[in-house]
Amino acid sequence: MDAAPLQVIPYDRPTLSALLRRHGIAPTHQRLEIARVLFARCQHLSAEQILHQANERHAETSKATVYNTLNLFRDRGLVREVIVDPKRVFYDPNTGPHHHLYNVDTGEITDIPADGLRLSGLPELPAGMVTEGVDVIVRVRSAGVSGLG
Amino acid sequence: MDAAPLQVIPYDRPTLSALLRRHGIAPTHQRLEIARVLFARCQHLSAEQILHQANERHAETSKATVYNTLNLFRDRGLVREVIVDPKRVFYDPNTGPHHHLYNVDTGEITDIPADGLRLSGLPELPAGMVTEGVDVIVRVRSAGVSGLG
DNA sequence: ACAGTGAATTAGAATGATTCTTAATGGACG
DNA sequence: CGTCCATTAAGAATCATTCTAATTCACTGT
Ligand SMILES: [Mn+2]
Ligand SMILES: [Mn+2]
Ligand SMILES: [Zn+2]
Ligand SMILES: [Zn+2]
Repeated sequence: MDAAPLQVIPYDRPTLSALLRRHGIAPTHQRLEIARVLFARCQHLSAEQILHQANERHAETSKATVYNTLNLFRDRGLVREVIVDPKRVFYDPNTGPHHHLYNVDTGEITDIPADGLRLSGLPELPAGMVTEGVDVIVRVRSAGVSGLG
Repeated sequence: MDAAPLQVIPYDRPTLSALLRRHGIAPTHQRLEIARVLFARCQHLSAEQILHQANERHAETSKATVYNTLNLFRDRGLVREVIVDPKRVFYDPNTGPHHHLYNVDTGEITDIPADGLRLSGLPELPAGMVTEGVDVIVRVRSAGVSGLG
């Protein structure tokens, strides 16, 4: 049983604490700060971006802790990774089923809700395989920008 | 007009030479060797794997050339990149529309033909955006391997 | 308040894929 | 042969991420 995907909750300290605890994560100051960055606006951020936003007021969280914490959050199912750019991983606080629009020019990632999107005709899995997830990535670019020379 | 997606062609030197030339690429020894590795079996290989396979008989291609050549092939539309693993890029000699099954345990990538797969209900693109492609990635794992602790 | 304890944090080194710099090589052609 | 320009390639650099090892922290029990 997973926590139902909460969308618009007040992300104050007590709420975030409860969220972490529900996922078996001890709510430390740094972890709460990182969780706040991720859940406040429901964005898709890289570790570097999260590090900067977490340290906007006072520098109090190290780069190592950001990576440790993101891996912990991922392992506990609090966030998911979005793999669209070979250069860096993005972290998505929305773990519910949904897909992504990726602007290859700007690097911007936008959610595509899973309802309304129908995909059928997937081949049967080879025996002994279990589906972990299906990712749909729509790659777009700003019109007028030629991809070739 | 792009070359029609040829599937089963005899990948001898003259054929590969013509293929490269059709894409505006001068067919050098190293490039032909790399093309042979990619097109012989229609696999999804990383740069490292391609380097090794290219140098199986005689070591004659450097790592730098493998990366240069793969980027050249990609820019000229000879191959496409497959982004499923944050650790490395895979190169796909099949540039026709198709999707991928990714075994997160073994790292194996399998093609899913595009026909037979129907996806509908994609949201309209914001104005000034052009779709570059739609990737569907089915992530699977070998049954019995728990992703959690 | 204070020591003890295990978990969390962190600075900095290490790793590894990829790119960059720059110099050597090589084929085409006169 | 010698010139010319593309190609190749060794090794340095970059950069995201992980690892190591040591410090700090939050609690607990006194
Ligand atoms: Mn990771
Ligand atoms: Mn690349
Ligand atoms: Zn998302
Ligand atoms: Zn493929």
